Amino acid sequence: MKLKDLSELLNLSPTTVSRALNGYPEVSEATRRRVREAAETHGYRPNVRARSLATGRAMAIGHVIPLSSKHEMMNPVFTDFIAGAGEVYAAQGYDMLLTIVPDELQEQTYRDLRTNGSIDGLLVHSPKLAEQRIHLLNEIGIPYVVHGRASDCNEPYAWVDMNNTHAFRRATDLLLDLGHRRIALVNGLADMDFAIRRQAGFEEAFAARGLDTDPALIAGEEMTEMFGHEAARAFLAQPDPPTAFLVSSIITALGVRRAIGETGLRLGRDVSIVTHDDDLSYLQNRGDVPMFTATRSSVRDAGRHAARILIDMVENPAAGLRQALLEAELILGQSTGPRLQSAAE
Amino acid sequence: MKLKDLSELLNLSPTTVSRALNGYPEVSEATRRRVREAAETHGYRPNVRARSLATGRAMAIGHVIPLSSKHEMMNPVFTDFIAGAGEVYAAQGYDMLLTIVPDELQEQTYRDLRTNGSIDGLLVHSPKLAEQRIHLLNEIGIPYVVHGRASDCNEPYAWVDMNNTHAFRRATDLLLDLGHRRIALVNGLADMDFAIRRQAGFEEAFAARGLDTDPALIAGEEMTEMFGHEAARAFLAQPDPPTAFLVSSIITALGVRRAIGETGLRLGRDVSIVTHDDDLSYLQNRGDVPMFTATRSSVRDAGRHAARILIDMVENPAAGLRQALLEAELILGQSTGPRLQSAAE
DNA sequence: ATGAAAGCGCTAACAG
DNA sequence: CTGTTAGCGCTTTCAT
Repeated sequence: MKLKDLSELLNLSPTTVSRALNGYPEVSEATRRRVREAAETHGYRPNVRARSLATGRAMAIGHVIPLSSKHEMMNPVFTDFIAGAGEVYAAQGYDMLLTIVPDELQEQTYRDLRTNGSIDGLLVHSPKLAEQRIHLLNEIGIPYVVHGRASDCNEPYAWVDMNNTHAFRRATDLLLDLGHRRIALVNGLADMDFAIRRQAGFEEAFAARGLDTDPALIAGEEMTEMFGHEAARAFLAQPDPPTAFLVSSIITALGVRRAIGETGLRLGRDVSIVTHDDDLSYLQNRGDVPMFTATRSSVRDAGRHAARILIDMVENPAAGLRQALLEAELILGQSTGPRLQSAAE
Repeated sequence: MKLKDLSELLNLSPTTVSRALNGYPEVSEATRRRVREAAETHGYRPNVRARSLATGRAMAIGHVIPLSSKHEMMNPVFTDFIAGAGEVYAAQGYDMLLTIVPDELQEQTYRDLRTNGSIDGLLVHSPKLAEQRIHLLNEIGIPYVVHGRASDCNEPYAWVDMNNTHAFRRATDLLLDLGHRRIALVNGLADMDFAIRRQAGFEEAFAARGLDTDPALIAGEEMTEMFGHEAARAFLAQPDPPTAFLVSSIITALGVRRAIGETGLRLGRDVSIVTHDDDLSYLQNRGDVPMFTATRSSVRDAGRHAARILIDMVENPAAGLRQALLEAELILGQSTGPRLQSAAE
């Protein structure tokens, strides 16, 4: 069932049917209803490809996942973020195009997606500290939102991120308040932006009390269980082992817990863990002027927000960056709860 | 840069350029080379939408994720599977369309994707035991592959799955061999196909030794950390607590470990855990006759295989189901290693 | 071996 | 308010 069929069925021109279905005002309400009903009963679905060829809009948003290393993707945050975004896309009639790209093909991929005509906008995941992609995307001139940030970048860009620094500042404060002094930081890869911010928060907390962090208690790697295990084992084998762990990912935390178990130490008594993962606030930004904050929203919410911002940018290209940046208050203490109890002991 | 521009640049007709670029034999090698070079230097990319409108093929595969519950998506397996599939799609020139659908919109979504013209094939995730989707898809007549299985279904369908039953049979045997008798099973949701198969394997192992499983030591829920924590706490509080846990997911295992820690028990000494997740063999099936086995392949491999099978089905509709089913030998002992060490202790 | 022309299904001027 | 006429960028007969 295509537009033409439907129009013949109704003794109308394809144009009128199209207009009726797409809510153009110049159609009489009577015909509109007639058309709508016919479309409904015959299960007419417009062909997206044809439509986007005609309109020049793809009605699709691309999500690009860089595949530098195998385990990156296991990041549970990524998948919830996508779920939230997907929800919004579905509601707004957009498709979600997922592209997995090895690092070396990044540039080509972005360019292609654009000239291809397969997407209207882009969501960029896993930014590194030194992020070349932002410059590239600005040059290409395609609307995009970054999930995370690229601190080194001085060009303006839209992002949605959690307050990593603040979160880890608070988490570290928590452990310091509990009397811990030997705190190990089990972090993500050192060139990832979020990892750098988290470490900054960690160090900030120490510095604020005139204390020093011990570089021998800081590790950063791809956040696998294995890494958590090895890092924790190594830390615990040191002459002056940590009494607490601050861990960047739930997956890594699993390894840390295993290591603690193997040592015969009792979790929550001999040693504490604070796991950070998705239970932190997300912030939104489109530039410099306050737009809104989303405290206590989940990663999924962040995905929703990012999608909405992006669609807005796509549909109102004139507006450009709406210029908004605001750091949310982070309430770590109101975190998922159970995850923190072992530390609160 | 579009086809017409390129053709004018070369003093050729769009037709010839198209043929040259798409490898049609009737083009002279000389012009083909000339065209290829020009396309290369001018960075010409064919417009996918226009092409698929002309050819009737979408050059896209849809992945549909049912969103019955919030945490489902956190399944790390899903994301690695998608990464593998995405790799193959990219190599074969296919786009990957991700759709997140609430349960109640499933049917409509599948139908739409088809009549829409936005996809050529479908990958179905998270099958339940009683899976209505398979019947629907067979009726619609769109090529698809199921990630997982639907045991209740007696219609033929293509799937890629791990040998859940066998895996848990082996894992349980391992714990029984170590002398454990009070083994708790912390499983996924009871209506998920994989969870049912895993429990079957678990019970099989007990039955083979003339032992009974204790229903009071079996729990099945959405695989969150919280659930693992609560289930394990409850089990450990029983008069005759388990000495070992068999856990269906790495996330859930995190909660189980936390519970064990809180109890003051020492992991690997007082109590053991076997975590099952992605380190199991995957099988492929397209019907009834052996095709191949992939022992020890990762989830990512499974994604790759599924994608290849699907593309094959899409591109050779005549072939239909290639009729292949074979249970792979599962070698749990060769598993990722570290994850099993705490149990082997 | 190359080109002209028609058309994929839809939307968007431009009439009326 | 409705219809006519052109495309959108590509592929594909059918000629030559």
